Amino acid sequence: MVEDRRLSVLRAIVEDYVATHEPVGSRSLVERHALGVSPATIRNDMAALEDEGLIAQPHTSAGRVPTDQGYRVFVDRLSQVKPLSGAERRAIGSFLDGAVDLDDVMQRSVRLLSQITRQVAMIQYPSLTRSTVRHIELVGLTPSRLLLVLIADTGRVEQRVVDTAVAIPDDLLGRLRARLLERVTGLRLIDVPGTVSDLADGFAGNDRVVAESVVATLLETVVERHEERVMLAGTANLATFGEDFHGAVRPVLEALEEQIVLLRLLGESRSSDVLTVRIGHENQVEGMSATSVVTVGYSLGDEVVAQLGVVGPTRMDYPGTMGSVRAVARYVGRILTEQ
Amino acid sequence: MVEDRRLSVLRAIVEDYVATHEPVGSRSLVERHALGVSPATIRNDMAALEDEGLIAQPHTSAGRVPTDQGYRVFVDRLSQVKPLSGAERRAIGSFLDGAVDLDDVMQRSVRLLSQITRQVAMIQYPSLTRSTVRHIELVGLTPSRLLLVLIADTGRVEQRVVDTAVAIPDDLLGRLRARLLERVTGLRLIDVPGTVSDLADGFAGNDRVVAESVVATLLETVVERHEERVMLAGTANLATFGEDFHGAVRPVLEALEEQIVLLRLLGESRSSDVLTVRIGHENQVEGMSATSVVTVGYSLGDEVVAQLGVVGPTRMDYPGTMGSVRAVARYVGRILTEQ
DNA sequence: TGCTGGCACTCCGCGTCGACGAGTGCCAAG
DNA sequence: CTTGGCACTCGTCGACGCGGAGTGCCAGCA
Repeated sequence: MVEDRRLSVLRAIVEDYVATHEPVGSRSLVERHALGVSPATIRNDMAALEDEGLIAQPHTSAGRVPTDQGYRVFVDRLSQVKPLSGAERRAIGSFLDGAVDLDDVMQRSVRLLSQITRQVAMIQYPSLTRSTVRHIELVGLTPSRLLLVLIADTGRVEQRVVDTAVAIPDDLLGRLRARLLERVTGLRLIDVPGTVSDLADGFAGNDRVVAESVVATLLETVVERHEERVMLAGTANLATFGEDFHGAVRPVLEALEEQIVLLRLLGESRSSDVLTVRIGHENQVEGMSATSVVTVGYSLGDEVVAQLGVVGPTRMDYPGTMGSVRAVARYVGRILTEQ
Repeated sequence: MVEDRRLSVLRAIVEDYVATHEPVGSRSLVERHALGVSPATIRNDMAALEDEGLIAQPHTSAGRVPTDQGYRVFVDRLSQVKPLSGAERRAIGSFLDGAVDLDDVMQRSVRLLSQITRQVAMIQYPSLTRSTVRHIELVGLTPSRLLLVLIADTGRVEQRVVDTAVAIPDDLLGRLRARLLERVTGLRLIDVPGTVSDLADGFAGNDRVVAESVVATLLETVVERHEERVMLAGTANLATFGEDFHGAVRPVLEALEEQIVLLRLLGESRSSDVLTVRIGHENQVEGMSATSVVTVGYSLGDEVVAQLGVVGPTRMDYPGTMGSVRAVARYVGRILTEQ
């Protein structure tokens, strides 16, 4: 009973603080929320919440501010994901329709997400390892160099230059392509290494040298490049909530320029389509201790192929952000699946 | 003679202001530079420079600050492009070597440029229209959809999904590809439209429908996508010199998220490899009146294929920046040409 | 004609001071 | 367990004053 009210107080503090960006005091709390008790009572509750580490005072005789832990409790127990309005839904649909290729889908989605959340949005390209090979193409460039193009069923296209040490016979490319296609078409990329590693065995002499180079590059493409690509949008929004983290926009911008960091932000909960919220220090990235990250997987068919999400200040509208992220993920999944 | 000294004073003001970020007064000027005259004389010169609109005072009884026009004169008449140090040269070389494909070259270059200039760097992908067709590939996706892949000699790869209204006969793709290749291989992209527009005439019935779709998409790819892609790096540096434009980082970040704006910043002086400096209001982009842009074309062989450059505060080290931009452009050209 | 030193003036930046207000913690009473 | 009252703490804000940097102007000098 008393316990319940305390949590209501915490919820009220989070909501007010998110709305006003100012430490919230006991008086204004009872004014804005129908708590049915006096400020003095609230003060007692606040003292208890502070003992539990859920809220804190910036300085004596200031109002209270939620801590990372406070937000955690809020997200886990006190809030519900806020569904989008009809208008927002329609906006998503019309914005995402008409994308011409995968790049376009990714770009539109991430822009859209940054616009509706007014935060920094990020989207990971569909994982290569989880998709299947649709086609492989070999194109001669110079006598001893060729281009390997790999097309996945997600629409993703990867290309790599192969530098063979020897001259490439005219008819070899066709034969090699045919052999490759025969073996890997329709195969999941994750299974490609085991299948093609001995492919060069079928060739001899110079042919074999070339085949080995091609196979090696193919393996590199599949393995190394892995889940590499992430697209960002809305970094301008950082400037807006820049005041929140005492003007320390720089480390955040720096972190966001590192693909590896982005992948860490997105990636930990890979392969699950559960909405994940990482608050403040919970994401172990230097310089981002004042930011929260909301991510969710999106699916092609019924398999999760990658993640998307947003980065914002810990002081963000969690229910709304979670709703937007989830909604966009569903739309992206639908569009990819249809395509 | 007197005129000469005035310009020296302007140069000194620009140099000091760039170094200190503070309005510079007559006294400190004579202390830091061997001008051979007294502060009072400098004051007269400063008054004259102010009348000419080359410098200004933030408020009465403050030092002077260069105006956009002042920087203009400095760049045009008072400064020399500063060559890089040996160490910097070597850094460029080792940083850019080992790039595996065009994306990689672009990314490494733009990162490098942002690091050595400590500003925001941008690089435009080699223009499609200026390059030639190396290969075209058609890959069936579903019965009525196919993927068109276009590979240019710059290493650039463009792909587009083609949705034909009708089922695609099995053997058609091969025939179509052969016909396309026969006509356009080695052709400059700018000449492709005139050459393939009647290609569908050679087909009949459903084949013709498919061929028309493919040709239409090819033309779109060549024409519409034009010079579309620009890559950015170093936006984190915006935060550092954010204080310069009174904390108005946001409009700059916003502008930089728009490809169209980037192309305008890079593009005006297209096709020339002359180093271009646009100062403050000279670049007609909203929100970027406190920034300067330094750009130069880079070449594949002996033809300029695209531009690269940096965006920074008007108060930047022009000679150094110009040197870095030019040096990176040369290296990029060399690498692309070798490849 | 141009350079120089001197001088009065302006104005920003900074530190101090005091009033004000918001908010707290504690206590005694209901 | 709740409540009103009360003393206390601090941060914010405007006023004030001072010092310093810089200017413009003027008269004298080469």
